[in-house]
Amino acid sequence: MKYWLVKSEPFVYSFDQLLEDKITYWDGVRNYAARNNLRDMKKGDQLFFYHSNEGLEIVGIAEVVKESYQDPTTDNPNWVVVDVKPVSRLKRPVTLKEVKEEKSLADMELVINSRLSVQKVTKKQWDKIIKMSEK
DNA sequence: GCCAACGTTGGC
DNA sequence: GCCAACGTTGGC
Repeated sequence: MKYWLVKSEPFVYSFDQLLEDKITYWDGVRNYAARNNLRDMKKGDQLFFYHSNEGLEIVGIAEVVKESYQDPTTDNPNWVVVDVKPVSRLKRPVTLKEVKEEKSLADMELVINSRLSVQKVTKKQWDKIIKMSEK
C-alpha cells in the first residue's frame, strides 16, 4: 500500500465536502507529474487531504476506491481521475508551518515542491504526520 | 532540441 | 495582491 498527499483549495472542494459526498472522483489534474502519481495509485492507497490557499493544513485522510480512468470532464486522453472516499478527519489538522518546522519532514514534496498537486508520501512521513495530529 | 516568453500555482 | 517557482508553449 502506498501513501499520497492531494491538495485542494477548500472553497473549490473541501474535506467537509468529501465527507458529505461519501465518494468523489479526483479531477482537475492538469500536470504530468501529478498525473503520473494518479496513475500509480492502487485501490486501498491512503491519501492525506491538504487544503491549499486557505487553511494550509492537512485536514483528513481519504482512500482510493477505484484506480485511474479517463477524466470524465475532458476528452483529452492525457488526463485521468481516481475515485476516493473519506476515511477520517485528523484529530487536529497539521499545518504547513508545523511540517516545515519538523526536521524529519524536510524532504517532503510539500516542503520542496509546494506546487505539485498530487504528491508521494513515504510511510515514515505518513506515520510522523499521524503522530503530530494526535498531539 | 533549445530556450525565451508566458501562464499558473500557491505561500506569504 | 504580490511575486517566486515552476511547467508549458512555440519559434527558431
